[in-house]
Amino acid sequence: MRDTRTELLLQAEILVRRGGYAGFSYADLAEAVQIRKASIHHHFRTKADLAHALVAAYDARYDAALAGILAGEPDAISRIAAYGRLYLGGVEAGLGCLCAVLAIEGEALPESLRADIARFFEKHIAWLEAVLADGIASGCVRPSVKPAASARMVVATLEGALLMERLLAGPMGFRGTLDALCAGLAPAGLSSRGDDTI
Amino acid sequence: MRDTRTELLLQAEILVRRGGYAGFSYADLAEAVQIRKASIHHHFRTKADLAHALVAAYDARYDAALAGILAGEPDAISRIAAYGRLYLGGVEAGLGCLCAVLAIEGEALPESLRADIARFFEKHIAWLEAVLADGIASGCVRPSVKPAASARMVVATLEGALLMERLLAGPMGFRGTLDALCAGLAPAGLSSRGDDTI
DNA sequence: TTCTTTCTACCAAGTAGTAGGTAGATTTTG
DNA sequence: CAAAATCTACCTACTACTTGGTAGAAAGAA
Repeated sequence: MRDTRTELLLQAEILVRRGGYAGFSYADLAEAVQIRKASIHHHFRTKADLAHALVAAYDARYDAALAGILAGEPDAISRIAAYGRLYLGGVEAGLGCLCAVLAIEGEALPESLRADIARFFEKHIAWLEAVLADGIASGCVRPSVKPAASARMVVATLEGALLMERLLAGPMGFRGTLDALCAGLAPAGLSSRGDDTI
Repeated sequence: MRDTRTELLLQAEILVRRGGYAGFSYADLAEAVQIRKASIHHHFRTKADLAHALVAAYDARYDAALAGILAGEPDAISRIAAYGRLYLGGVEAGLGCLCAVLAIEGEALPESLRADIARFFEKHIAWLEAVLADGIASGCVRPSVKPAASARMVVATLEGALLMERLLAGPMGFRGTLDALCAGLAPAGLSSRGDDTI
């Protein structure tokens, strides 16, 4: 037994993250899933509906991951490092962040989708802000860090690094940026990972 | 007298930065420039040719701006702040970075274009690396900063912030991230801009 | 004249989406 | 229970329109 709807979401996500929303067609997706193009419309009436479902599923997966990090990582810096490692899978697979890809096509997208994407980012920012504030209180984050501004910066840095290192240095380049980011948040003289490669 | 080729480049850049490469068509561009669609092919034989010309012009503009910053700004931190302000125009106009937009559509793009974009990013990274190394030598950048890794991080952060704040908080959000970025590079206890708004 | 630029009028291929039908499972009803 | 109605999942075949690109004529400029 094969869950076609799930398979459609899986393949569509790959296609979008690889080439953008405008860059893939129902024909491409039909070929990837091996059903006729018209059958996709049975599961997702319009392309915009599909995109909504894509973002919802992606968002839910991140929700679970964020909760897992809070449970599994004790301090703020290791939580942020773990958060950064969520993006690493994308770099390794050569796939951009779904929401970044969609955000870039902005004006060409249905308005309601843009709202979904904005909510995605805002949720991450709020989560990081809490993690940072907590880290400052417990002393493992430099006290001069402003949680609200730095939370935005963390998401921006990771999204940018994923975007860029997918083309350039790949996982190695991404890891370097993640380390530099964490080092900039930790108290002076306390480097979390000892990579002395330049 | 009207330079059609220049006008085409101008409008095409706006269209791409607004909605992506796949997201705009020769028909859209024809309407923006008020000539027939077929006439565009006289100036740019194919869409890929147009994209190449777009990146070349964009790259040249940045070259000039980078040289101007070196000439006009004395220290590393103010140079990086000025570099960051180059992106601000995009946030204000609601336009993404041309190369970021193209980078995201990766697989759907002509291979040669991807090489152009990679070179664009690498040039910026090299420039920032030199600025940072110089800043460390002269003491205005924290000595624990690793120029190579931090240069990548600076580009990533600004590209990410442009991508994200175009949807979210706009110029204000971007400026916050730029300040946090600079604060993280400057020696401890030395905040360049005194915005105490959390 | 000759070269450049723009035009009208196409084209083949691709786009999302629709119409209408079929096979089979599930539910409802007598 | 069995017959009838409904639903799910998919199909073929199509529509209306857009895509990048071409051919060749007409208009401008040197």
